[in-house]
Amino acid sequence: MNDAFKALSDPTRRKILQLLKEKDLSAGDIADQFDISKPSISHHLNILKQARLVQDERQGQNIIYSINLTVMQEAMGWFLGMIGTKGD
Amino acid sequence: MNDAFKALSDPTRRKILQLLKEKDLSAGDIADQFDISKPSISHHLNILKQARLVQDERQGQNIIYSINLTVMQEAMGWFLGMIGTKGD
DNA sequence: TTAATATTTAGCTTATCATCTAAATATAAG
DNA sequence: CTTATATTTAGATGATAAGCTAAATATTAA
Repeated sequence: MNDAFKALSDPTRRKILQLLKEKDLSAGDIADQFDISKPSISHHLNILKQARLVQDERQGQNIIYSINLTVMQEAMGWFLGMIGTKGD
Repeated sequence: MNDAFKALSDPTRRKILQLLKEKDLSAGDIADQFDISKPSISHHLNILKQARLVQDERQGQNIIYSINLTVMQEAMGWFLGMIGTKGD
């Protein structure tokens, strides 16, 4: 949970998640969307993976990343608990 | 929005928000809940304040902090947009 | 005005993090 | 088996951030 919040604190990683929300993408296709080196994007993807916000699967030469909404829902649960009637 | 996500990435700050969800507290009362120096807590409070996740108001010698749920709801909106049907 | 209490500001240190280049690994194709 | 493509790993660097102590500010009370 803490890993998820930390992962979400970076704008590049949030944008990656938004891209993956639309459709699964290879690491290279993701990197193409940013003015950041591929190794740096790979690093971001690894952080997202450790937080279990994304999953990856090799398909031939490519590694395809997809979003994992389960952890996202857990994080949203935190917000829901927070927004519940004040003082509960 | 980015400030909010960054502020939420620290577990101490998330715990502060949970305390303030229960009731408004002075800076000192908040600091008493942690094994962290008062100046450090003050620093965390300032980050929460800049992200507009909390508000403060002086009451005599004390400064009372309260939670601002508006920004929290905005952050939750981000999650909702994320969790909507994949590919929309 | 002086002393006590509450909180913040300043300055420093250490750790974490985002980024880069270069090199390594893995798969596919000639 | 050699080359090309895709991605990651390694190692380094500069920036950001969390923590501390000491000092400053603000309010209250004597």
